[in-house]
Amino acid sequence: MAVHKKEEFTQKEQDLAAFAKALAHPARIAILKVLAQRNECICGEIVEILPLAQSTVSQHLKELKSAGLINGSVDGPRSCYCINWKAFEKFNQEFSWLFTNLKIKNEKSCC
Amino acid sequence: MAVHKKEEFTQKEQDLAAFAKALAHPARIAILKVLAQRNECICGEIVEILPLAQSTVSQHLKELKSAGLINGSVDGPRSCYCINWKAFEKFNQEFSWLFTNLKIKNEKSCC
DNA sequence: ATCTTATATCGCAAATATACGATTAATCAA
DNA sequence: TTGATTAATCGTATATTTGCGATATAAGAT
Repeated sequence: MAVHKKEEFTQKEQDLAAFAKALAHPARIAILKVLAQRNECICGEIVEILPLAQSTVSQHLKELKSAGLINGSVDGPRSCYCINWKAFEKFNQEFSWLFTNLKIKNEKSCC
Repeated sequence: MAVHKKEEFTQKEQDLAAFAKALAHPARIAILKVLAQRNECICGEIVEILPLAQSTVSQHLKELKSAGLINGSVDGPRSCYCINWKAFEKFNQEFSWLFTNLKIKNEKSCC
C-alpha cells in the first residue's frame, strides 16, 4: 500500500495481529505440529514432510522465529528449532482474553 | 507466488490459517472490538473510529464477513454488521485445541 | 423527481507474501 | 584439504493485501 497505517492502532491490537499473521498459513501451522510431535528438534524432516522446497520452509521458519513462536539454535551443520512455549502461552491467553472480552460485552448478535 | 500450495495441507490446517488470516490485521481486530462494544450494529461509526478511509473499512468488513466472523444485513441505506458468535466460538475452540494439542506432546523446549 | 446519506464496488498503486532455484556458509567426515 | 551435508540467504517471478479516490447503488427525505 502507499502508506502503512498499522502503527495507528493500539499495541495490543498490533501484537495480536502479528501473532495471528504468523499462524495465517497452513504451512506454518503444519510446522508447529511437526515441531511439537518430536522430542528432538529435527529440522530437516520438516522439509521432507511438507510439500514445499527447502528454501520456502526455511522462510516460514524464519517468520515463525521472528514472531517469537519458535526458538532456533545452530547445532553443527544443522539447525534446531523448538516451540517457544512461553510466548505461545502468552498469545494463547491474549486470544482467550480477546474472545472473552468480546463476548462479555454482547452475548447475542442482532443480525 | 508462481504456484499456490495451500491446498496440499489438511483441511483443518487450512481452516485455522484462514481464520488467523482474518485476524491478521489490527484494523480487523479493532473492528471486532467496536462491533462487540455496541448493542446495535452501527456501521458508520467504525469509519469514524478507525484511521482509515471508508472504502478501506468496507473492504476489511468484507474480509471478516467472507471469513464468517461477522454477519451483515442491509437495513435501508445503511448496513448492519454483527459478530457471528457461533463461528467465533468454533474457531476459539479450534485454537484452544491446537494449543493444547501442541503442548500435550512436548511440554518443554530443547533449545 | 431530485438531493442527501450510507455503503459497496471499481480501478489503480504500492507493499508484502509466497514460492522456487541457485548460491553461500558452516560444519563434519575422509 | 577436499567433499558431502545441511540450512540460510539471494534473486526473481508472481500473487495477494492494503489503501485510497472515484464512482455506483440504494434508500430516505424534500
